[in-house]
Amino acid sequence: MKKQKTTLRDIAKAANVSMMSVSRALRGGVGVSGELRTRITRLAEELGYVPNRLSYELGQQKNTMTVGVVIPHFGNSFFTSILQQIEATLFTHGYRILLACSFNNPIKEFHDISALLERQVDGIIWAPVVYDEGRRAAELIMRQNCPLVFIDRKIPGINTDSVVVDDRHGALSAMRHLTSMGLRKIAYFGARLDSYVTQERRSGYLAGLREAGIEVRGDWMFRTGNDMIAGQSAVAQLLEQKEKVEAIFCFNDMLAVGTELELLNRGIRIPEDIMLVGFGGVFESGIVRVPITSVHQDENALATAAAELLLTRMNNPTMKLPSVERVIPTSLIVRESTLRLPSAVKPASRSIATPAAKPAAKPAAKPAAKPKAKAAAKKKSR
Amino acid sequence: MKKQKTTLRDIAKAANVSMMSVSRALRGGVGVSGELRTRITRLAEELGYVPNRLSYELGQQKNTMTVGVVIPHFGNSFFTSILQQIEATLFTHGYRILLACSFNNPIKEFHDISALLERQVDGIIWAPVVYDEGRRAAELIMRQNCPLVFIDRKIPGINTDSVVVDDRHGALSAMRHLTSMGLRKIAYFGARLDSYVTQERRSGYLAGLREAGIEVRGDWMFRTGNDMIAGQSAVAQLLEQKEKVEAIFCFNDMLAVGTELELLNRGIRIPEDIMLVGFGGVFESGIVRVPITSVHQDENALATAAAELLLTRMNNPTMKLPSVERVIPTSLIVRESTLRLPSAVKPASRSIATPAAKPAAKPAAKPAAKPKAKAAAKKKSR
DNA sequence: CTGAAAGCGCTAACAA
DNA sequence: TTGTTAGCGCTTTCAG
Repeated sequence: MKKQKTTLRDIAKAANVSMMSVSRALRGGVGVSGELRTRITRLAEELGYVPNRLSYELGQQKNTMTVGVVIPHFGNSFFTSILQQIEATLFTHGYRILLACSFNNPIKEFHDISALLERQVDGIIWAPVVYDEGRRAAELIMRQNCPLVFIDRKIPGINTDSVVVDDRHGALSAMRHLTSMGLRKIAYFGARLDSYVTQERRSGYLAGLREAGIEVRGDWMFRTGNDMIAGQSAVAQLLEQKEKVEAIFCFNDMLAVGTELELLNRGIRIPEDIMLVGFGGVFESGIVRVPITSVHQDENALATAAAELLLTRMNNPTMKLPSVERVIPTSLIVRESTLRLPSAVKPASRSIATPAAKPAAKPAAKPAAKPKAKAAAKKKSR
Repeated sequence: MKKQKTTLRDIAKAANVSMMSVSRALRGGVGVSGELRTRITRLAEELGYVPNRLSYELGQQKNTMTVGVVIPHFGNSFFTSILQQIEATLFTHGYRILLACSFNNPIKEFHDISALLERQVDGIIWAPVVYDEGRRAAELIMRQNCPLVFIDRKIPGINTDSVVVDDRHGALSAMRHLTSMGLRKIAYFGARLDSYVTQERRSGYLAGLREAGIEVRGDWMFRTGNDMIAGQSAVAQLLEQKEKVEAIFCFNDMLAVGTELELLNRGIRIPEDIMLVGFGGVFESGIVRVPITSVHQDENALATAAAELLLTRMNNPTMKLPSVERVIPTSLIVRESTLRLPSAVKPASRSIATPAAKPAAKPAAKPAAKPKAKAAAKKKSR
């Protein structure tokens, strides 16, 4: 049952020297005669020696050079882009990623975090599922003096670094885009879970209505799921109502994509009959039949910022730096789904590099097709 | 600089007992008086004790309960779905994932694998970038007696378990679908890298031509990239030629999506002017303007099979089981992009649950909208 | 330039 | 029921 890996001892025995000489020879070789060094090196090569970083860490109380990343799911390219960027950034600093996917399950999330701590990660980047359940896990992390950075979402009351998107303002800018065109009947397809992000975006929606002097209608606010399929049922619910809405603001892009498919499927035209806005700026929103206007969030900026904050903490473990919150701005990508058409004629063309984007009417909504296009261009496949 | 985590010793000191008692009390508590156990447990809780799994592994030569996963990129949902499924499957068996993304870079790939081995992973699941460069890394793994399972791609000559897709036959079935409709001018947009997958699919394309008695035309085989943007330039190259093709078979879905966008952008109609087939059955291929016919591969089956093979190996470390290759069958999802239309009228509707799919003309091409639809339904978002 | 001793956190094996 | 000893693989410290 025992593993039979070659250790320093094995090499030492084979070379008839002490373990120390082998150890020295194998890294740098300072304080070892050249002859011995080459001999040891070759021997290690032959025996397929791989140093055991765990024992190194244990002996020297050094870093494991491993950081834990906890994300809620892999459903669209948002978190996977983040994950990829975190991996890339931390790799250049020699760190590896211990991955955990909570699947929006706070129980698993807690287990995940315990497991990361048991494995002595040097730091954790975490997008928590929901407010309250995560607090226990967060406190556990903090007690270990393990650097923690929240990404995209955070848990209030936990005093640590975080990188979030300007969700509220992003949602508001989307609403302004709609109301500035004179729309007043705007439905909201929201997410069921009660998270940081959920609250912020809903609050942006409400603020948008308030600004435009529009009364809030509870029957136009739907607590849906947040995936493609959820759009389907949400549309069904919406259409049961007598009064027709002019636009739908979706909590996120995949929901918006599902909503679009269902609307089109029912013969409802976009944007002629109803306008559609998503949130995320995920590339999927740009490739559908009617490209969807969306609040773009820069995943790479998010991920890079989080990684850098974590690196700073890990490099200064004793220093008690005040915790910072980095807010990544959003930008509205205006596409066909909210295009005010002169007649019923649809624009014929669009390209990958420049998705049919048009400046929004209000200054609050900065048009930004560029980042989106770039993101799309990078999408690879097997 | 030292980490100040609470250890068994700390608790022992605080409780005025030996470390062993603490150790015993904390797990199970067999052989410890109830009184002491509760006292210790409470103390551990107070001090925020988290066991150090690394030292446990070191002392007992037990498993780290960590497996390494190496994938080439996160560009579309293919590998991310696989990753998610692997995480989920292994989690139920208590394993964690140490993630590495090679970014199609064999150099990084080698570093990644070394790092995994140094961290004493119990096993590795790996989708290698290319044939030759990976061999060194593969041999390193094998020498450590570290269980290795190839997924989606493999390195010839390395004797270990693997799970692959029936790439060649999948490509062939797509070709049969096209040729059975009488098409003879079929271009191939292929990937530049020289990998297992590349070769298999190209070989399926060629076999399809051969079967139908069509002569291979080198000028219709393009060595493109494999992402959305690559479709753009490939289309440009294709259109430079005088003779028009009737269909394009794309190496993968993201390439096909990019190709579609570019074709539509140039006013070329799909499927009227040109038909389009992708490979992967990734959900992105189903949400575009003209849903794309694609060879579906079941990512979950792939991932689950790989995880299970690895688990078997890890549970029987000494047993010299013969290495197995599991081939996951593909199925053709026929969608609008290859729909033979009676006139120039397009079908108006499609839904999420049942993407406009039609049985292919030949038996070789099993229509399979179901798996696709299910996959799409699960797609989530923040 | 080389080696011996001690210890990182934890637990199996043996005392007491 | 409790405690002691030894050792996992490696490195730092101090001797030779």
